[in-house]
Amino acid sequence: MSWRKEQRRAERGYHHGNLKEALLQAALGLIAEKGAAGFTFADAARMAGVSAAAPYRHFRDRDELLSSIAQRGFEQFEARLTAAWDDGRPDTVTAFERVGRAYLAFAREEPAFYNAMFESGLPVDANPALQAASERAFNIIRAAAERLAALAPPGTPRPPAMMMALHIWSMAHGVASLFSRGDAARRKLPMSPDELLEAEVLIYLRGLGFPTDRRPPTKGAEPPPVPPEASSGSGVPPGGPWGKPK
Amino acid sequence: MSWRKEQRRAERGYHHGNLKEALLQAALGLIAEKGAAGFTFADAARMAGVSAAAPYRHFRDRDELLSSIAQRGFEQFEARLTAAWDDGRPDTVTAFERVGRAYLAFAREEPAFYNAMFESGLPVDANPALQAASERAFNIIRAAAERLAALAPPGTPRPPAMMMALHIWSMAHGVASLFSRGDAARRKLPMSPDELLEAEVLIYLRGLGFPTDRRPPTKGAEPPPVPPEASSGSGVPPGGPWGKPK
DNA sequence: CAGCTCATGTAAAAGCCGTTCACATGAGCT
DNA sequence: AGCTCATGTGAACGGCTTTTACATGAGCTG
Repeated sequence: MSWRKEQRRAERGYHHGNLKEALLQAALGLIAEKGAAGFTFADAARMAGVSAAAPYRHFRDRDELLSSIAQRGFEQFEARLTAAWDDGRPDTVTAFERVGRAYLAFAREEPAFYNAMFESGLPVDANPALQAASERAFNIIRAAAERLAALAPPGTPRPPAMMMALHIWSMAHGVASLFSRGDAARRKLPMSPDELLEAEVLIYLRGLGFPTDRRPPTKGAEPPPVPPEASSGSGVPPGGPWGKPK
Repeated sequence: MSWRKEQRRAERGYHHGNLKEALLQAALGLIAEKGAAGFTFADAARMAGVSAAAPYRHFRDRDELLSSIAQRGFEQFEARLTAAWDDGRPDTVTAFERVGRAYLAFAREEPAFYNAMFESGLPVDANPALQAASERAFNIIRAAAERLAALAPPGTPRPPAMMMALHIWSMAHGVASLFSRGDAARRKLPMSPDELLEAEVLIYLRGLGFPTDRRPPTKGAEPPPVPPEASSGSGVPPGGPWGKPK
């Protein structure tokens, strides 16, 4: 029976009208299901109700579709990181940790995007637009690290913000790809990926000399470059970032 | 002209004699070249000089070949981590950092194995043997973390070794997959991946209260559980793990 | 050494995919 | 109404994976 195709044709006519978008959506679903490796150009076409050759009117080849998805992913990623950072409100450390959680949340909630962006093996630096989008996303982390570095307790050497940003990125990416996605998430862990990353970042920040004990956000705007949080002593908080064993 | 095939046939006879191994080697080369995604069963067969159907006498399907490579990779990985750890000699922190460098070195020098193990998207927990091999490798890091945790400076709470191990693993994997492999390595960084990871781990350890200033290994055996290195005060070392800006 | 057996290899074929090409359709403009 | 061009179709090519029936010859058995 091929009345299905006829039916669809009847519904939408010879021309689809919005095929490019439909293909992107279909691909997104397929990648979420079976990974970027298992995703098939022909499948996406089928899902959109067009012939296997139709997609070539909108994408040079399969890789270009993948790149488009990665690009879109980086844009949404940047948006979410920006929102999480919220320009460092209510205080830099709190906002910074929120960015970390946003990173994991994105990896968890948008597996298709994350896959296309970081796990599909497509050469990011081959596509200038893609590379630029990727850089814009990273720049959020970088800017946050910059602000954080400026808070370094007086007396200690100021850590290079770029290095901090790379460190944080590697932690977030490491946790996300090892523990927070697909079947890797089924590994039996003593804590959730979110908690794991939060503890990791807190310990790291403490290693840089930042005070990292929890406290309610201070009233009013944080006066840069030396907010009140930098004056709470640099001692090791009791209990540690990983909480107490229950 | 198909005398090539005839020639090979003449050289080795109808039966290859060591096809399984030849296929594994061929696949290893192909994966190193084009990644696990681009690797082709048929190509490996061609490279070994046999027909496309021959590999099915030794592997159920393409995935099983990949699994075999991943398995072998985990074994070599474990061996290298074990050698690097060297049972904590000459002192725990030094040995620990050596493990970190060994992790990166493996990712860099054995891209095919690393790819099959961590980036091929094959479900590690679907194959019990593979999962066991993976766990054995991780256990090296875990054991090292255990020893390190036991060195926690008195007075501070002892960090859970499992958590430390997961943290270190995520850092190493994050740095390796973001900065140390393929075209990602072409990203312009302020420092090498090795230096980046070393600084990251040192800062992290300092955040746990470990003294991390460089010093020549102490003469003689390290007396557990409180070696001399734990008695050098817990102050922040001047200069920091990232060295001075040149 | 003859003969048998079975692991190992081959050729052919089916079914899927990516990609290209000549051709069809119809939306929008003149 | 007629033209044009973006968009979609069907057919075809080559490559890949996997299966099946058949071929080969290494090694055992007597």
